[in-house]
Amino acid sequence: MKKDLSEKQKRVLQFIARKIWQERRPPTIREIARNFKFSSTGTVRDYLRILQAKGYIRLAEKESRAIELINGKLLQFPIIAQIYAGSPRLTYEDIEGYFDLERLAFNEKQIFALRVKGDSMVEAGIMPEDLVLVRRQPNCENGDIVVALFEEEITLKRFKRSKGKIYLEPANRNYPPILAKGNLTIIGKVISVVRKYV
Amino acid sequence: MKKDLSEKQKRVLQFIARKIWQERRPPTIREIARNFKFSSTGTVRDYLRILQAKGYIRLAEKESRAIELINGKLLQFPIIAQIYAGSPRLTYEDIEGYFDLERLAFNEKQIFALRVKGDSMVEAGIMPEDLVLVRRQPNCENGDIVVALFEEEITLKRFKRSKGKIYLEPANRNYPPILAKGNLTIIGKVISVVRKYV
DNA sequence: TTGACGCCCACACAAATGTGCGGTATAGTA
DNA sequence: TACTATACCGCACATTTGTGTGGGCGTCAA
Repeated sequence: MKKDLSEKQKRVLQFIARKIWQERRPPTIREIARNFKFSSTGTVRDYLRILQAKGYIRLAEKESRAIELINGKLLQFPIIAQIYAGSPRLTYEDIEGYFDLERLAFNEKQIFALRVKGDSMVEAGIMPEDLVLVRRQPNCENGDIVVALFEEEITLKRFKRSKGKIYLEPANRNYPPILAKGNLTIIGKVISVVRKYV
Repeated sequence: MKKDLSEKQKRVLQFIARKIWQERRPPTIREIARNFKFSSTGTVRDYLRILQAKGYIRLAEKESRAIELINGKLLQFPIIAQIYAGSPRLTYEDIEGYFDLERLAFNEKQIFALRVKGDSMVEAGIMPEDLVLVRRQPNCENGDIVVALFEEEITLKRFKRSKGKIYLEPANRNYPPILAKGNLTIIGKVISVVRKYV
C-alpha cells in the first residue's frame, strides 16, 4: 500500500510526528525548513508532496499547520500474537494489529473515570483501585456493567433484566444480587478498565 | 489556584480543547470566531486573554494556532471521587484528579501489547482477551507480573523469588506455581492492563 | 454615580504562512 | 543517450492569521 520512503524523507516525517506529539500541533513549513537547515520553503514543499503522494500525510490547502498524519502511530503499540521461542525479537509477522490508546475513548463525549472502591466486581476482573472509564448515559442494555445510583448510593454492578425485574449483580460470590425496586438511576456504562502497575 | 470561568468562557475553552483533540491542532482565532458567530476577531482575543489570565491556556506571540492548553491534556478524563446522590452532575469539587491516558505509556520506549490467552491470571484481575502493556526489560523485581519465556513457552505470570529459588506464580487456584529451574528469560514487565467493552 | 466586569463590534495593519514557478546538481537506470 | 528520482535553492506573491485601537451595551456591587 504505502510506498517506501528514503532515509531523508523518513527523517522529515519523524520530525513532523515528533512536533505534533511534543507541541500538540503540526509544524509550519518554515519550522521544518529551519530544523533541516533548508534555505528554501520550496524544498519542504517538495518533501510534503512526496509524503502525501506516498500516503503518509494529508495536506489541506490554504491553512496553517495543515499537516495531518495518516495512521499516526503516536499512541499505538503493536499487539503481539506470538513471540517466537528463542528469539524474543519483534518482527512484523508477529504483529496481529495495533492497540490504539486513542481509539479507546475517541469520539466519546461524556467520559469520566472512576476509581473503584471495594471488591464487589473482582470476578469480572475489576479490582479495587482500578480505574473504570464511564460513558455517561441514562440507559443501558442487559449485561452491561454500569455505574448506577440506587438508594442514595453509587454502585458499580452488572445490569441484569430478568422476568420483568431489574437486578444489580455483583461479580463476587460473597455478595448477593440486588433487586432494584424503587429509585434506580443509571449514570453511565463502563466502557473500559485500566489498571496501572507502578 | 485557577479562577472560575463564566459559562461562555467555559464553552470557548471546551471548543478549543475539542478542536485540539479532533484535529490535532489548535484552532485559529478566526476559526473560533466562526464557531461562535463572532463577527470580530477582537472578541476572541478578549476571551483568549481572559483564559490565559485565569491560567487555563498559554499563548505564544506571533505564531499561528498558538494556543496551548495548561493541564488540559488531550486524553485526560476527570476522576470522580464521589458522585453526589440525587444530582449526578460533575462539579469541580468532585474531581480528585485527572486520569491521563498519555501518561500511561508516555516516555516508554519499548512497549508492546499482548492479548491475554487463558485464565491463569484471573485472580489478579487479568482476564482472557485483555490487553497487557509490556515494557521490554531483561530483569524484574520480586512480585512483578512478567512476560517470560520458559521452556520454549511464553507465559504471563507473577515473578517470585523465595529461598534462592524462582517461581512463576499464576493467579489462579487451579494452577500450581512453576519452579523455574533452567532456561528462563524475562521478556518484559507488565505495566498496565487495559480492557475494553464493546 | 462610578467602576469593574462580561460580552461584543469594526477596521486597519503587520507578520506569519502557504503557493507558484523556475532553477541546479547528482546518481542510478533503461 | 534520455529519463527518472532525489535533494536542494531563490524569490515573488497572495492569503491567512495574529495584533492593535477604539469603541458599545448591559449587569452588579460599592
